[in-house]
Amino acid sequence: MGIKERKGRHKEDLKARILEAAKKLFITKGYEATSIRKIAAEIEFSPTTIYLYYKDKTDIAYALHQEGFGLLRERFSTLEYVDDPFERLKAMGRGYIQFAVDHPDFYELMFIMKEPMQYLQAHHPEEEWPEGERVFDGLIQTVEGCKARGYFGDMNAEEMAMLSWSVVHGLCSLHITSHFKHIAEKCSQVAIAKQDTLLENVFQTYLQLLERMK
Amino acid sequence: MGIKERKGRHKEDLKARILEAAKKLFITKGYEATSIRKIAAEIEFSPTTIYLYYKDKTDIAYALHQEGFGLLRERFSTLEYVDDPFERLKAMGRGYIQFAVDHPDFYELMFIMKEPMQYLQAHHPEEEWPEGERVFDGLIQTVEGCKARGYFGDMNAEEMAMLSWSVVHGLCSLHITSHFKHIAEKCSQVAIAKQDTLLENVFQTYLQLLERMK
DNA sequence: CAAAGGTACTTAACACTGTTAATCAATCAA
DNA sequence: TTGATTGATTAACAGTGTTAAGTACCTTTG
Repeated sequence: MGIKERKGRHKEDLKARILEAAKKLFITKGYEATSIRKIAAEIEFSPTTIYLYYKDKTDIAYALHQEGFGLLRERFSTLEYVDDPFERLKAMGRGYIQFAVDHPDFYELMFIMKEPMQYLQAHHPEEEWPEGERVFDGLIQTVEGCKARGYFGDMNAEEMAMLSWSVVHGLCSLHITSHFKHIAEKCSQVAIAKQDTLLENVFQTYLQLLERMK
Repeated sequence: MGIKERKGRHKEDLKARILEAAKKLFITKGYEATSIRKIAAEIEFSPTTIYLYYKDKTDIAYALHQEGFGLLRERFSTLEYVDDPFERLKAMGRGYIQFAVDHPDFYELMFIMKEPMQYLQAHHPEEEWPEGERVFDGLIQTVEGCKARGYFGDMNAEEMAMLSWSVVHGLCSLHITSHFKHIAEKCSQVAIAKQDTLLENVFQTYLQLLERMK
């Protein structure tokens, strides 16, 4: 049955090419400008062909969302070799923030937009967002490592992990939606540094709180 | 010149009616389903009439965004009578979270979506987001009140305010986009409480960090 | 070999969207 | 009574996601 395999591979091929075209448009022009028709034009197929490989647009959004998590895990992968859990926690936070700054479009798709999660809920209700869980599990383990070394007292590790995620996500989210920009300009006196280092500064403020929990 | 006044009032009247119709659709059906044509149908006018009163759709989005800030300030207004600044800070956080839970659509328009800020940047570059500044100024003052009473040591008040905002916004944002829901189900063992109190619990974890800074 | 069936893809169409140009009717000032 | 201004409308453009129907082509079967 070699033919079936070839066909299957060909099918996968086109599916991959669709995603590649979608990613290209998405990165260069943003999500808004990434329409089904433009993706189809990019690979020189009819728009309706897309629907033979992806259920709807949210399906493509979720696929791109997964691509983004691939990039994020890549950044985090090397951090597994950092022995000191608190150092690792700090590095994870900085890596997360840097990822959001480097790939704002991906970040939006992964953590701000509703589409991908809507797809997940609508078409795979049994699966529990494997991409997110995988990264978050790493965070929990790191927090538990910190606790084992005497940090954070008797605090709940999962809640501590959620708090840390909320801090960096809040920072990245307000940065990307340009909410920070509009209030930073006003109140930036001598104390607050430039826009560039604002995220890092506020994150350090958080780290100072954590360090006093040792 | 009584006629001109009447005309002006009439103009304001229709502008207000458009916004009211937009708000009604927005609250009941969400932002996606709130189209120019549906707003027009609601007030029984032609779709193009909208453009005589609002520049484009982001203009309407910003007007709704302002409405939302009116609601938020309403919640915060009574807190000005709380003398103890740390108690006020805690109450502001809880009020902010409760606002996001009660009015998720408004919250999205105010702090998650890009449209309103885009409108601000495009059509009023000189103004620096007065709604946001007004609320944020209140937060800074509260943090400075805390510092005056010996909290937060020598930490920068503005950065501390930004951190606090990031924490609650991160929580609310991840809650509304249903990111939290998908990871909470998995990891919720005995320790982590129900979905309902998750935001409050993580916020309390943050407060515990703050309290140790006294 | 020819008929039948399935696969991969396309064309045409539906029901929308935001937005603009041109137009019409009514009211105002000269 | 003209003429200009104002307020609202119709028609249209250029796009969107999505579905139903149709067309080639290739494989399998009689």
